[in-house]
Amino acid sequence: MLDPKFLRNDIQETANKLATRGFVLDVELMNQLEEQRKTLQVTTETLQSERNSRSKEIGLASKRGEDITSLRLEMGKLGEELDAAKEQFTALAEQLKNISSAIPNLPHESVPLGQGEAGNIEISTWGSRKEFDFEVKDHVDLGEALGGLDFKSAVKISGSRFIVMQGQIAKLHRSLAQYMLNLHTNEHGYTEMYVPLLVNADSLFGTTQLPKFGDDLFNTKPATEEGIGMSLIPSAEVPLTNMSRDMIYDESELPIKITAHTPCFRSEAGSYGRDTRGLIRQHQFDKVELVQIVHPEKSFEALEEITAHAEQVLKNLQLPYRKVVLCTGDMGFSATKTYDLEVWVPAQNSYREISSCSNVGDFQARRLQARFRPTGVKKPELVHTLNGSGLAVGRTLVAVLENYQLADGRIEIPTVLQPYMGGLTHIG
RNA sequence: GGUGGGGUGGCCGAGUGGCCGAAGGCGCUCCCCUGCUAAGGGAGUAACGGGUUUAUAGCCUGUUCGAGGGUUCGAAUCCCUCCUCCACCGCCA
Repeated sequence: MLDPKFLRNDIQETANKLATRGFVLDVELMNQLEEQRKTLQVTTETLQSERNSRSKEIGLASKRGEDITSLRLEMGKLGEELDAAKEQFTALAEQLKNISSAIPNLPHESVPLGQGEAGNIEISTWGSRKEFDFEVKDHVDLGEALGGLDFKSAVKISGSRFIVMQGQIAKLHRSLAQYMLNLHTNEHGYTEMYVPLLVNADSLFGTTQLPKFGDDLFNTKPATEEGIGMSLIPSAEVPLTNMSRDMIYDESELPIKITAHTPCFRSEAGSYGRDTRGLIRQHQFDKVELVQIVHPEKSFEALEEITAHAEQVLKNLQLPYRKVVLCTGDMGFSATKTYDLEVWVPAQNSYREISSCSNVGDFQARRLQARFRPTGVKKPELVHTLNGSGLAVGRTLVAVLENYQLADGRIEIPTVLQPYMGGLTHIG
């Protein structure tokens, strides 16, 4: 949610900024609704004020033992007027809320202008791609040959875009998650969290999956009579960031740095035919998520930090990657600025996204009412929130399998993971 | 799942129809006192929104006592539904 003041006072400038990310704001409609809102709100509030003061008078009169029947009759009329005004106002307010809930965040000034993926800018690359003196296999062939990736069983059990892992590869997958979690908690100062995987609609609204992106979620059947069910989390960002909902922190408590390893569930609506082979795009995948709740002046610093934390995983695993800053047209709904980390995938001869780190600014905090009290100041202020993948575990497995493959189809185990694999140096 | 008791400001906790946005306490801010510290005295201190305004100052005003409905001229207070916490019972990994 943008600051409503932007939409009232600087609407043209706001519209211009939104246009850079391909969002068209109907300035004329907004102005018109806003004007209606103002007059309606003033009239209803005036009526309410009148009702309040006259009710008070009635109270006093009856206390004095006076007859109040005529006063009551007058109030009946006023009540009707008030109800009508209220009805109009709430309808309009809801319309305005629906519109503003669908408006994305404003990009930071340092974000490059651009329309799609092509507008993203490479910031840096790290590591050297291995020269293979044999024909590389992709992770599907490697994993199936080793008996560790079982797509057929997954289809039988659930459907496409699921995976069954077995044996050493299942263990490698687990080791990756363990390693990431240990790194972030031991070296990077995050507190490990265990969180619910099913969340309510309020949480989804808070982190902006709702109202716009409900189609991307898996929803449970209605849990209550009203039909409001819970949804499987698309990312641990949802439970982690919602920890701060309705909170007023002391300034000294910031920054809050938390992490969790969870499965993530995405319906992948609208991506039919893309990445249908392999583990790149699944309905269920594991991810270690990093979340920071910070002082508003520190959030861009924190973005650099959180990205560096994700990068450290790739460095320690010796996986070549590049860092990209997303352009205005390619950023997610709630981000002010996003870095993607893309790992080298030999069989595709390209870099693929393995982490996305965003500074969300106060956009989620406004919906969450997540605030802090600056020391010595009375008024609470909105915090800034950040999230980043550190990393997507399934895609990291893909990268390890492909980058560490040997000519005979065996897989070398990255040094840092060997202790997690009981000292094993190779799979196969 | 059953029975009973709760959900009130940053926190704790009073409050059963108007004088309650809400006693009291803690915390916090300012001032006084005091060799230092500790203790003590005084004043202030809810959030969010709207209007006016150069203003996140002031002034006017609305909403909010778990959520949503209802009764009433008027609801923290009465009624209904739901959520949630606690205790006991049942069940269960």
